[in-house]
Amino acid sequence: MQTILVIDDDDSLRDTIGVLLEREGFRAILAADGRSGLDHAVLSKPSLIITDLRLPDISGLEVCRKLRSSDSKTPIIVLSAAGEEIDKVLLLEIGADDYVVKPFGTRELLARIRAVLRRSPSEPQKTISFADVQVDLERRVVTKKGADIHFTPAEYNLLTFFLQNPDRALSRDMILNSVWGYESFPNTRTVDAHVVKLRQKLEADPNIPRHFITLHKVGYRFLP
Amino acid sequence: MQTILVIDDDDSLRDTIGVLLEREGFRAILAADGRSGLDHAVLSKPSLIITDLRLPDISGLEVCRKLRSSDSKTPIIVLSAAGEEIDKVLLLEIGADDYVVKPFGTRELLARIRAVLRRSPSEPQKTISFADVQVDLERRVVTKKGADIHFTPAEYNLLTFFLQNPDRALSRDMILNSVWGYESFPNTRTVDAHVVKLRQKLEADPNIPRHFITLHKVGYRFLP
DNA sequence: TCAGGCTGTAAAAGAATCGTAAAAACCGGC
DNA sequence: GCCGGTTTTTACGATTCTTTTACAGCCTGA
Repeated sequence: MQTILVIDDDDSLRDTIGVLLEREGFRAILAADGRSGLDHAVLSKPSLIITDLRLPDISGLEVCRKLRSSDSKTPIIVLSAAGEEIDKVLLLEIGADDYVVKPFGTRELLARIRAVLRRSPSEPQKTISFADVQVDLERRVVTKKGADIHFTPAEYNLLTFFLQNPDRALSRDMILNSVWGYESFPNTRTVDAHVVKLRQKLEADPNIPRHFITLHKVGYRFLP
Repeated sequence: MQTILVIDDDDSLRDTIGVLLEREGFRAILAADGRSGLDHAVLSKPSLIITDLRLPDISGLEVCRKLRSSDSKTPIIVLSAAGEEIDKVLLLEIGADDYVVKPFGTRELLARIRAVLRRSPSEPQKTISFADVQVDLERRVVTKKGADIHFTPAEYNLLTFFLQNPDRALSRDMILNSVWGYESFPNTRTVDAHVVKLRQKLEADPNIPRHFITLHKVGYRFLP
């Protein structure tokens, strides 16, 4: 099922679009302002974002720009009020894929949505991300705030294992078996040593880990 | 994959079109002025050239003229600012295939691109290139800075495999299966030996490879 | 609170992989 | 069978990665 994020401060319009989308088989996530919209965009990885141009905090254009700085693919449809000047070049520059002028009919909006989604076929997941970190599985590259960070194979494998098992209590033995395999038998401290590396490379403050959490006497848990 | 060359001195517009094109599955090559645009046109053999009319060094018209004097086929789309006088006859004479007036929307530009490419049926890709290297798939010839370089069959096959899978983590097994086939079983060091050859022949400094990157304990990655 | 085990961490020791040239094996044509 | 060119294997130093170790600090339960 495809997820669509709707950012609009007009409560009734937002809810209406939400209902419409769910009726059409999409999962709708609704946000009333740019900031929470961006948060949802990062967390929920929608297949499409629909945003109003005029938002209470930061403008729709700014939302697009911020999005594009971290993720260049998710298609965006911009909504604009009838009288509003639309700078098409600006829209192009920030990477909007289409725009719809209010008021619009549900059929029109749906048609635009389908057209945009058709153009950017949802590929099998090739990247995983959390916070400001992105892991490109195909290129085997990890970026934080857009900057490449080098990971050794063991670190990389451990990282992807955590990413694929978020929010679960993972014992050291479980981790060793899954990441190192059944054939090798390093002692469990090896896991700790590598978790340290992950924290150093990815945590804002490695002394106060917020993503790679220690479970005393158990193991670790990864929180996105 | 089709390559499109974009020549425009407006950095943000150029980059934006680049991102747009890549999102749509094209390979984008960007140039900020006419001279480097012409260079890229010759080196990279794009399927389409999009050029601004007003460029810092030589005008877009001049770019078209020069292009047409050596190569009569590559379609050209000309961009022009809103106020600019456009001599349509001149454009036609010079051999531009279409023109788009700024500001324009992504849909419009893409539609024009697709229309032009449809009209000039893109032959199956006959050359691939990166940096100062060109590979003529039809003649099975590799040139660097215009000079022929001899490649043995195995080297050539490995090279084209890399070229067709740019920017991906490729394990030695994957490479062996794709390039050598499932029937032969050379040991994986064979791949390394051949990568060395590619580096010696193609890298500016084989000691500091910039295109054929080692992924320790994994394999290699080719960066154009 | 305190002891004893648990974890964080840097640094040393150990292991594996890679780059590379050179040797060996292979192969088709003469 | 010999020859030139090509491919594959081998060997070894250089490099990089992994694991262990050691010690300090932390947590927990008695």
